[in-house]
Amino acid sequence: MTVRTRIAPSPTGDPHVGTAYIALFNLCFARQHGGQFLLRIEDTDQQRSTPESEAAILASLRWLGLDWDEGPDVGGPHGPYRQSERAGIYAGYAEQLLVQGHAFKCYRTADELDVIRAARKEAGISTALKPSDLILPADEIAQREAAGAPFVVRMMVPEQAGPCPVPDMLRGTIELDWSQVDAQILLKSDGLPTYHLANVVDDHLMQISHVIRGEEWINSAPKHILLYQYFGWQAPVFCHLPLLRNPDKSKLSKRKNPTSILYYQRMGYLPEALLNYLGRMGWSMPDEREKFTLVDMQANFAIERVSLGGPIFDIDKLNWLNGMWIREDNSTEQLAARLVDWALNQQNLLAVIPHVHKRLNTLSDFMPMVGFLLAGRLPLTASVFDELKLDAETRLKVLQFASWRMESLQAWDKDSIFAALKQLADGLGIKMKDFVAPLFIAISGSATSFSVVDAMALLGPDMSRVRLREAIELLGGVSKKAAKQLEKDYAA
RNA sequence: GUCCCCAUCGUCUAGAGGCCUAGGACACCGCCCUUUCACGGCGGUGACAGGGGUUCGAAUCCCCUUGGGGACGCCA
Repeated sequence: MTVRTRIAPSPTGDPHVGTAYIALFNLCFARQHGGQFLLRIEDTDQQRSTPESEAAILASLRWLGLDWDEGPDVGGPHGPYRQSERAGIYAGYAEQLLVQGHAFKCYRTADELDVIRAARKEAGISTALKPSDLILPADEIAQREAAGAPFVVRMMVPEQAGPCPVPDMLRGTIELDWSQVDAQILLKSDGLPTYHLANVVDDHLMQISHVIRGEEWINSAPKHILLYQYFGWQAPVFCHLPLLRNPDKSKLSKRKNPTSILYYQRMGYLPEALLNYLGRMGWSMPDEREKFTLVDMQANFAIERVSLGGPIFDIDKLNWLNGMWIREDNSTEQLAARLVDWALNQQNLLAVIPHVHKRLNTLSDFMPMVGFLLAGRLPLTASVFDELKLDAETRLKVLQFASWRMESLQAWDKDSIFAALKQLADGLGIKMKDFVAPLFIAISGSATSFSVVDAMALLGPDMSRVRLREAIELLGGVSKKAAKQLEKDYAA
């Protein structure tokens, strides 16, 4: 048996706890059956994937203790878990489907697609685009081809409604209907494969026998099964795990919650505790014990013990569990070592000292000056903000805008953050100095600190966002109605 | 809108027709320990979404309703 976890890098390189969650269950399942656990990085979207972001994710999984096996090298230049620069492989498989009539080139423009979808929606039927909706008359195709128009390769799918059974290890057989399945794009106009093609081809080449993934994939399972049929390959056994949720029950997202493993690392959670907690999400030990190691979990793992309700990621319980691990599994010496390693290691000090070096008169100035970088939640009071030049309304606006902008920032480094904030300040017609003043307090807890941009870069995206959000809450928050108006202004 | 998945305390869960007067954990509350706080110990509040079936018997099986979530991209 062989399983894998596919990993989608985030633009900022922040590894998602949901990825670790899925990886954990894959690993336990594989180990329990004496099988292999492999990784595969998604890098078919060049916006999101860089060597740095990929390295960050692998480092996080290693930090958690989720070690993977080296699978068969399926032809990539970067080793068995990479698929970079391998567009040619997928293009070859797409060509094969094209030749066999299982796929077709589609020259439709985005506007045309919108029109067809709108019409289907109007008719009250599924918006799934079918080959018959998309295939142009032969002369039109020839014309567009001659004009060098961009095209994509789409898979053929049944036009008629009819059941498509999807066997699932946990849910029995799920009955989807072909009427819901669209002529999925396999190869984008840039020649790179979509997830669907890459996924099926990779899994086949890596000899994956069981696919354990999030339930968000259930609806596209028919496409994957159909691709296996087209290629004449044996489809793997599927298992769809419930999704981790925000406290409001929606799918766990960085807009509402810190989702980065790096954040939990920075907050001072121990890897064994975080992993333990993830193992309690939708799963329980046969003897119901709360605290267990990865080895314990592997030894007692049974996929049938996964419960299907989407679990809410609850910080309170994680805090308790982490405390248990700190108290029960660390001697004074061990804890001392961990603390030094976590906070006062050479790398951290070298990153921080340049910002405070010239401000220090005594060494004892150091800790108070940089303490906010190590703190989790800041002991802020609303009155600190009253010293500011900006009025209360504008302060909130600045914080909210900055918060939104930081959510969508593609790269998390000093220059990118500065440029984004400068743009906002200019847009609002506020002097940069006044604009960043509330941010100073939100991020560092004080109006006098070293550069807030540097501080944010050091804190990382999730921690920075949490601080901004907490400051907004502290200042009374933004009502739904006010948010709407602000959102309008923000867009402008 | 179309389709799919799911449903036990506020939260994570145990529960495979009688062992359920529904068990444990977090959180919360109270008491004890303690120079404070925390830890620890003891106790308490608190749930089978609703309605129909099936059965001698339903948290458990079936159906409907409701609720929640997900998918419907040249994202993954």
